[in-house]
Amino acid sequence: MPETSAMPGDDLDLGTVLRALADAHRRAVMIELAADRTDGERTCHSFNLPVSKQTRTHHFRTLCDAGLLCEVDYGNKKGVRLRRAAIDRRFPGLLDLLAAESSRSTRFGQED
Amino acid sequence: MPETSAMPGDDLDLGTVLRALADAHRRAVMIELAADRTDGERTCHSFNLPVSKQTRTHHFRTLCDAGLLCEVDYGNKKGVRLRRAAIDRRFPGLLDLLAAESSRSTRFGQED
DNA sequence: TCATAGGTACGACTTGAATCGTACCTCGGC
DNA sequence: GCCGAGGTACGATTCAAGTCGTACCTATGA
Repeated sequence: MPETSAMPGDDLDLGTVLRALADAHRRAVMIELAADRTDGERTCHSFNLPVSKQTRTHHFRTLCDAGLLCEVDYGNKKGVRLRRAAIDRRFPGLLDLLAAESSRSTRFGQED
Repeated sequence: MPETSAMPGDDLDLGTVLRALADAHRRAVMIELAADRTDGERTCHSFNLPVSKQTRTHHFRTLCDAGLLCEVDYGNKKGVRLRRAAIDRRFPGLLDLLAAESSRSTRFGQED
């Protein structure tokens, strides 16, 4: 259509993103990344998810497919990084919601 | 804990809300309600969902259980209303995201 | 060169959730 | 009083999604 110059985040689909965030493990990853303003690169292993390696791979795959993370393959390691700018542009406030959950769970000691 | 005076929206849980919004039919209802600033009361039937009556009941039940809607039982009809104030207080920006999707889908002719 | 650890694909199993038919309830309109 | 329509509970079926074991790949460190 008339809008031909794609902007970062245009690839993000609300339904896909919400389905990705509906899972507690993936949401925990996004909450942690949203709360960390340094936006550094991290490995899947560094998130300490209480699931098997294969399940962890599945969840990071889902987050990447939803366009929430970008990834770099190092062979025996994968660097993942939050696509903060793209997400903020497409869904303003979404990462703030997630980040707020981080301080909220440290206050109440839980995240569903 | 120390915070004993509950505020509107305190009952809203992010995980439950995101799971409710992960479904396309429920999301369509919420997008329509978020975009309508009059916040009037509506019946389940008025949303014209392309599913059976029983499935429709299921979806509205899920939205209500997630705390996104409040409802009034009229016997042969149910009035539902968006809990805008509670949602805005607990998840600032969430309803704006949904409302933006309404104008976006009229521009691009689709919502996944 | 070998061991280790991060990561992945595939397939199978389990669980969660969406679907709707059947049967019923309730209220408003006629 | 009857009819029609909105709505619901229950149970069964189907489909989506989460889980992980097996077997493998790859890079790094010793």
